[in-house]
Amino acid sequence: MNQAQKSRATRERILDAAFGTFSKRGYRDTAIDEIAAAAGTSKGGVYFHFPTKEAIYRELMRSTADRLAAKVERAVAAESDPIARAEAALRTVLATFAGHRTMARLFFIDALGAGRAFSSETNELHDRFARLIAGYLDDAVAAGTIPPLDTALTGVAWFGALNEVVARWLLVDDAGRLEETYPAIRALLLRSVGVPEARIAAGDPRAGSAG
Amino acid sequence: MNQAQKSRATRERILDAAFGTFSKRGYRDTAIDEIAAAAGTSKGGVYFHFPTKEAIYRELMRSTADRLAAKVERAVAAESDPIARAEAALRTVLATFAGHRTMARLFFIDALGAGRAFSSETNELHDRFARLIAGYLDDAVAAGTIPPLDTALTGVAWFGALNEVVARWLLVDDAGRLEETYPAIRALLLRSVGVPEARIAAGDPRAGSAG
DNA sequence: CGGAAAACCGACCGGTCGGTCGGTTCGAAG
DNA sequence: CTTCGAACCGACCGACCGGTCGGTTTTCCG
Repeated sequence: MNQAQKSRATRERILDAAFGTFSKRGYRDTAIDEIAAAAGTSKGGVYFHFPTKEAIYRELMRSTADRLAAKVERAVAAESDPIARAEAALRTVLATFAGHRTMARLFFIDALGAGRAFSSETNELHDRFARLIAGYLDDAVAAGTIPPLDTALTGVAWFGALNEVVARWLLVDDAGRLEETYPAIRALLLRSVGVPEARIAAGDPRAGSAG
Repeated sequence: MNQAQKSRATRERILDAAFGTFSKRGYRDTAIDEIAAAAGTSKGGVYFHFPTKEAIYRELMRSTADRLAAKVERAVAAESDPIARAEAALRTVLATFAGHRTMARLFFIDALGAGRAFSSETNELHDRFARLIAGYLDDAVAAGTIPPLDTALTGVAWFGALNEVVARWLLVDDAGRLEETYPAIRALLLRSVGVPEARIAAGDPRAGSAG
């Protein structure tokens, strides 16, 4: 392995280690020394690759958000009907968090825990996803699938509802599978924007088989 | 003013100061010295009245939550119809936060900012209000006002939606009045649990006068 | 007034932690 | 092999902050 490769590998190890430690202990309670130890390097090594602790956190949040947004957009692009799109997005988000519990922890629980310096960071992140949702809702309104409503506010509310459901799941020890909540959340969210009951029942996996 | 009164007054001043500083700068970023200065006393004075920094925070959170819960319960008790009760609760919460912006900040934004030690604290707080909502939803289901659904999950989702809407309002500088969002949130939440459109339109203050 | 106790003060301690820096290792180029 | 610089190391610095404690002021009461 040449120098450049080794350097990049170390950088990745640091990022991975930071991800794990931030997720487990939070931003403030994570010392650079811990990250360094977990990455099999030293504090000096960490500071060779990153200028500040904050930079590590930012890069982690950004890349994570990018990956998730891309995943959602890919899932959404595969559908054409507005409601189907919403369902695809919802399913993707839940499945992703379900499969990456620590990532979810970092994303939801710790975002605010990082202190004042990051509140704007977090704010933008929430805003980004709320706007993403609002955009899809606008499409649905334009297509006449749902009646006109305050899509910006609804985007915020939807995001908040999801946020809380995931956060709760993260904080409870004996939590079941996150995906199990899908039918209920799906119905709740769709109903909230005026999707007809018939349509909701039609897409419910439990329709006609359970009560 | 006698000794006991003065002592109690100082204690209150400390609590008020802590409230303000925690709201503005967060738990971790607030030093006891700052609280002392804002309260017109000294670090020693603070530690005469409280054993630890954490104790100040706990007392603040608890008393705030108690006051809000009592206010909501009072408002709810004045109504008998389940939907009217939900509306009263929603109105009370929004009005309270609207009138006490810094309090809302402490309640929503900083709860998680306090770090790992308080996550259980915050968890219980969220849980408490989610359960409160779920209880009212159970009543509504029992009364046949809304169809049966997962009230626990819905309570969590409602709380999350409100949480996010309030948080967003807090973080935006040029935010309008929080109460202005009431009609939209109300419609969103009521629809989400299957309240008939007619009933929603009937209670909407804008019904028949605006679009 | 005098003494005791409550209330208050602020210098100080101990520990933590982000960030620095002089030095060492090691791989690549000549 | 020599040289150079990227990569890495870890002792150390300086700032911060929660909590302590010996001492001082204020209030109460006899």
